[in-house]
Amino acid sequence: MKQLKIKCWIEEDGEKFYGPGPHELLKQIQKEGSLSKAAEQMQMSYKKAWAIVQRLNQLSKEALVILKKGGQHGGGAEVSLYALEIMKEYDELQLKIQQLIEQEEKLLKVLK
Amino acid sequence: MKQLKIKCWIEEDGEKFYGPGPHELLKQIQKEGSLSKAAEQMQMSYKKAWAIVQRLNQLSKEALVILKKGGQHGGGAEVSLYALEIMKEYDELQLKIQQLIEQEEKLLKVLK
DNA sequence: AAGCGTTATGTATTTGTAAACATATCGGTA
DNA sequence: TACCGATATGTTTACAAATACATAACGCTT
Repeated sequence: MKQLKIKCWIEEDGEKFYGPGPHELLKQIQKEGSLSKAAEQMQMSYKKAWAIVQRLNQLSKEALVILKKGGQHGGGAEVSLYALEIMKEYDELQLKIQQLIEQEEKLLKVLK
Repeated sequence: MKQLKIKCWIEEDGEKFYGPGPHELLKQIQKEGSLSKAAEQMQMSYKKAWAIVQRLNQLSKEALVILKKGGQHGGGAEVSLYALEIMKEYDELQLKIQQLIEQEEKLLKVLK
């Protein structure tokens, strides 16, 4: 199956900041309420997921993920209201991109 | 500097076929008339460049790069007329994408 | 036939990334 | 205070991808 794909992301000084990976991770955190479970869902090591969250929080104006350790259930993770706004913006941009590439099928003719 | 980036590429069964890398390689081949020189320009190993050309030629309906070995100047490489068409299509798509993301600056506000 | 510059191709080495493993830390509950 | 489940973090291991190196093949020119 041949297809035209597009992805978009935000960069800060050439370093990737927010893209498909972090976006999906935030969605999983929102769903699971736990960073380790979110990582597991994405078949990603906890360490990598944790590093992504650190970068997201450090580079954005407000924290995107609130991490809590200890307590009744050992701790947990949740996305901030600010993160929800960004996720919405990103979803909307992706929709626009999707609409753009659906009109663009000429390039696919190159393949057998 | 913070910026929103988008890239697009063609996939065949999940395997990347034509994207920014191959596109730039074709441009360099057109300019240099040599695969080794094109690879050198891109600071890419000859072997990798050669592999990209193989995949491009094998998966497309017509050859995109014509390779010649031996002869007066030892051989050379040139892009086919068919390749020129594809390069033009790709450039036009990239232009459309560029126009799309220029209207979309809200997401960048997330960064410090 | 010898030389040249390029393509063609195999092997070895390096590099960078991701995962795996091992612990430490925290703060509720019982 | 002992336990639990999650976050926090360092070290080691495994794997994949890119590069580096070496050499063959080719065909035109002289």
